Amino acid sequence: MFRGQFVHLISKTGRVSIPSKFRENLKRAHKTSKVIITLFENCLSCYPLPEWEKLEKRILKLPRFKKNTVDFERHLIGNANECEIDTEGRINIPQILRKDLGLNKNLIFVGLLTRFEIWSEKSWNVNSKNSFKNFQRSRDVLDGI
Amino acid sequence: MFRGQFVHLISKTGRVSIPSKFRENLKRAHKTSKVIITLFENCLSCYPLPEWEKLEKRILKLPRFKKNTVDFERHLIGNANECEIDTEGRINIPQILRKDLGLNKNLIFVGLLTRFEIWSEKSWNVNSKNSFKNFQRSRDVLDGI
DNA sequence: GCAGGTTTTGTCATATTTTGGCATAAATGG
DNA sequence: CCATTTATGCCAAAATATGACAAAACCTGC
Repeated sequence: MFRGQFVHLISKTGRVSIPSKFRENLKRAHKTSKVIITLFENCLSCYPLPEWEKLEKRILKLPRFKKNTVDFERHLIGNANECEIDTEGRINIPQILRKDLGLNKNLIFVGLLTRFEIWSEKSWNVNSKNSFKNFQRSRDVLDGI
Repeated sequence: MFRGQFVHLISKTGRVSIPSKFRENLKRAHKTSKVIITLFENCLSCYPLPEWEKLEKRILKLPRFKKNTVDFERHLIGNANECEIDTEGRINIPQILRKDLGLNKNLIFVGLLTRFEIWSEKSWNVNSKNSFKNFQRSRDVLDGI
């Protein structure tokens, strides 16, 4: 499982190293060194390739001509990039995605069990305040299950 | 069960030893030397790995694209770190958590049955006054069970 | 209060992880 | 087809985490 929060520096050329704990999990639990990164809300959402493929299968079951489906696909699939992790444990984040999110210095990696997210430090700080409020509200959701 | 209160010193590198009574309980009752520590209110909440994994299974059942779920995960999972207890009985507390909570000298370990908490001495002193007041007010919660 | 063991802390050496730099390869655009 | 940009591979420095050992502090039973 992906867990925890890590701050890594992105280079001028767009390379950034994946936290070693995430790499280990990719290898151990997912048997892959490939991740799909795509745009989601204000951050990059990253899936181990096999997990992503499961998601694609589920998406293919959606009604294919519905406006919502198409819009969803344009966003999620249309921004999806396959990245191979290099020998130093780094990936290259495509320029378009970097520009869209303003990724240029400190990036925050956030583990979310089956996937992880990459944020610019700035928008993470803004967003985490809000998500903390939602966390407070949904704490007791779990008591029900 | 984890019980009681212990003061331990954290090193410059972020290592601190787990109270031996807690270690013993981890081994005896949970058969593990791994704990998950995560951010919770103003302290670190620590779970024996098997207990934590039960919680994760419940979280995985939530609708995973829903805003509330994502926010909840960002906070709870996003701050969760797996720590292995070393041969001297110590763990390393990740820098990011140390910084968030200002952990740098005396840490207070507080046993809470199935989990335990780690506080900076300072915020413990502030907080325990408040929670004592709350305790006074809610003593009769127990009368119902 | 003292001797014995256990627990906690400090220090140093080693391994791992992250970052930076540079040279080469590939892609892009005119 | 060439020039310019962008991506990749490789090596090494810096930062960080881990392991091993030993000193200090502490319980505990006598």
